[in-house]
Amino acid sequence: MMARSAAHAGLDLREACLAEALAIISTAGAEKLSLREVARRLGVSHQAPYRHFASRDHLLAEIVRGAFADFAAALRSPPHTDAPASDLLVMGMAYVGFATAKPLQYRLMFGGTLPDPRQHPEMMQGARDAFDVLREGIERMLAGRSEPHPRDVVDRNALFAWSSLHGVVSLLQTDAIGTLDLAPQTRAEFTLLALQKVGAALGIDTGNQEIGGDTQ
Amino acid sequence: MMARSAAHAGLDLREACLAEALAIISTAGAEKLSLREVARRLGVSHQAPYRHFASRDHLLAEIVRGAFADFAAALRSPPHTDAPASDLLVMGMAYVGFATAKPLQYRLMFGGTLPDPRQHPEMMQGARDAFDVLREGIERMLAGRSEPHPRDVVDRNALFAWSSLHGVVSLLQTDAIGTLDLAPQTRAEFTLLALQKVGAALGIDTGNQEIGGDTQ
DNA sequence: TGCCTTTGGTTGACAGTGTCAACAAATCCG
DNA sequence: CGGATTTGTTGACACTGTCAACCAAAGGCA
Repeated sequence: MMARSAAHAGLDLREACLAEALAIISTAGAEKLSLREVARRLGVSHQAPYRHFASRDHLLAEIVRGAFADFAAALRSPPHTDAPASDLLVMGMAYVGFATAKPLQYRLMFGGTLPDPRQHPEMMQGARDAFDVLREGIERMLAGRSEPHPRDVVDRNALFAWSSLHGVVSLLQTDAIGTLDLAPQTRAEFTLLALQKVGAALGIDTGNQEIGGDTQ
Repeated sequence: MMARSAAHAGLDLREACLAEALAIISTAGAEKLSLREVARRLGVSHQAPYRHFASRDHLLAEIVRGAFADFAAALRSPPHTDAPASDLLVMGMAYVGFATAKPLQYRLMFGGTLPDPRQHPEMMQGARDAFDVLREGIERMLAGRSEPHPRDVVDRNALFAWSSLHGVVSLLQTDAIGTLDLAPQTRAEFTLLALQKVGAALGIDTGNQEIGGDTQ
C-alpha cells in the first residue's frame, strides 16, 4: 500500500489532485474532468482522491474558488496611477488578458455548470472581491471627475463594465462567432475596439471614436 | 417489438426524440441530457434513438441548429419602422427577451460545449443568419444617419452589439453574479440600463444618460 | 510504551451512461 | 412476391461517480 501523503512532485496528495484537475480543465475543459483520470495520472487508486474531497463537486468547487481568487488578483494587479480613468482601462486590459490566457478556466467560472454555491460558500469569494475591485475603479473614476458616486450608481456602472468585458471575451470564445465570415482584421482588432467603446460608454475619453459623433 | 415510427403524440420517433431532448435541456440543462432518459420517456428501447441520430452529438447538433434558427427569427421578428435606430433598440429587446425566456437553451448555444461545428456544418446557420440581422440593423442605422457604412465598420459594430447584449444576458445568468450583494433594484433595472448604454455606445440617442455627459 | 482511534490509502461492487454488435420484424421496391 | 433496407429490441462492454469494507500507518493519550 502506498505510504500516506506520499510526495507528488513535492505536493501532498490533496494539492496534487487539485493541480492535476486544473491541468485537465485547462486543456480539455471541466466537462472532461474525471476523478478516476486524476487518480490514474497520480498513480493512486481511483478512490484515493475521495479521501480529500467528499465528491467531484467538492474538488471542482476548490478549483473554482482558486480561479476566482486569481481573477480578482489579476484585476487588482495593475498599479494605481493618478489617472483613475486610465487605471480603469488598464483593468479592462487585465480582465481580457486573464480570460484570454485561460479560456477554459474562464469558461468554467462563468459557464453555468458549477457546483451549487450554497453548498460551497467560499467558492465565490473571489467573484465578490473582483466586483469590489471594479466598484473601486468606477468610484475612483467618478470621484476623479468630481461626480457624485452613490452606491447604486457605482454598482450599476461596475456591473455594466463587467457585463461588457464578459461579453467580449466570452462571445469571442464561442463556436458561433468562430463560424462567421469576418475579415481577419475585424477579429484581430475587435477586442481593443470593444474596450474603447465600453470605456466611452462609461464616459472615458479613449481617443478616436468610430460612432458617437467623431470620425476615425 | 414496437411498430416502427409509432406515433408519439403525433410525431414520428425522430421528432419525438428532439422534442423530448429539448424538454430535458430546457429544464435541466444540456449536461443532463441522456439519450437513455430520452428513450425511457418515450417508452422505447435505449438504442432506438440511435436509429435516427448517429450519436448523442448528432442529436444535440440538431437541437442547437433549431435553437439558432429560433434565435435568428426572434431578432428578425420586430417589424421595421422608418426609424432604424429605434428598430435596433427593439431588436436588442428581442435579443434579451429570447435569452431570458430560454436561459438554459441560450446557455447551450453559447456555452462552449457544443458538438464540433466542422462535423455539423448546418448547426450554426442560424448564428450566421442572426449576425446578418444585426448587420442589417447597423447598416440601416448608419444609412439613416447618412453615415458611410463600409463592410468592416458594419461588422465591427454588429459584433459589438452582439458582445454587449451577450454579456448582459449571460453574465446575469451566472452564479457569480447571483452571489453579489446588489440591491434588488439594481438587479431589476440593470438590463434596461445596459441596453441604453449599449445604444449610446452605438451612437443612438436613448434618452437620459447617467454617465456620458448628461445627468439623470 | 502500548493500545485505541483516526487518517488515508486499496480493492471491489453497483448503477448509470454512450456506444458496439447481433438479431428480428416491418417496410420498401423492383 | 422476394430480397434489400429500415427500424426497432436486446445484450454486452468500458467508463464514470459513488458506496462499502478492509487494512496499514500515523497520531493521541494514559
